Amino acid sequence: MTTAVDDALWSAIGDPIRRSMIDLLLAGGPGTPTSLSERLPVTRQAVSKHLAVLDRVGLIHSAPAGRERHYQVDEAQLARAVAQLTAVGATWDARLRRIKRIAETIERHRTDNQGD
Amino acid sequence: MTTAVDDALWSAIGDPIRRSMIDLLLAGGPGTPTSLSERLPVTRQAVSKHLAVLDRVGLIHSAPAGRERHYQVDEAQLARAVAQLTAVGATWDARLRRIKRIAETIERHRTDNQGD
DNA sequence: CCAATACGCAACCATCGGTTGCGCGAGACG
DNA sequence: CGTCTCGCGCAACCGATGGTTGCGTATTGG
Repeated sequence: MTTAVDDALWSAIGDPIRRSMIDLLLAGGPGTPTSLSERLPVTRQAVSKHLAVLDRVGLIHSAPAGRERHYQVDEAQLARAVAQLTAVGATWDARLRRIKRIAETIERHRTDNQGD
Repeated sequence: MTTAVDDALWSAIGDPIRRSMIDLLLAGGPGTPTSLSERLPVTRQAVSKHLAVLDRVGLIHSAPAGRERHYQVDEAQLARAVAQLTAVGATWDARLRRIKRIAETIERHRTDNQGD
């Protein structure tokens, strides 16, 4: 049900720092390692590593701009990731719903045969 | 926007093995470390560690049954996790939508003033 | 009662996320 | 034009995590 690609996307967005980075890039447009690190509780180098991870799975891409390097979100890929999230969520949700329905059915049977 | 609790839940379900374990527990009801490890590509001990992680964040709970130990999903907590997933997904989705709308607006302006 | 089984604990190894330190290339400015 | 500064990448190092194997122990079943 889950492919290797899915796993890479998941582990990429599984990290809270990386989620924050995506938030920042979505809210403020393209950013540099330094500009992002100023708004995050980690050093520029750590941010750089995270950017590399996100780049590797295609969630962002970068372009050199003088002595800076600008990163921005790949909207199509992020949309795909969001789809994966909601898909897994929907699966679990459906299973939970089914379990709850079965539990209620059993409860109904139990109260029918009342007492032991 | 994201709390520490959220982070724990996220990192718990960020691991592909742990997601599979939740899938298995949802599909097949309560399970033991051994029974789960038979359907997963890791050893019983690895499964045991993952179960401990899931237990720590409250996504599952366990009960001893003779020489076995039965684990099962905490439905309420999993429902909460699903809510977090969809919430983040919805946030990103909304941002993407806004970006797309802005992009289209700019495009419209550009074609109005035709040719720079 | 003894053998098999299911488990937890400990030791060990690779990978990952984090830091600091360094060197280099590109802009800024006297 | 020279130099000084800034932004970045690379490397070394450290703690935590996910994986393995090996061992001790308790429960169960013949």
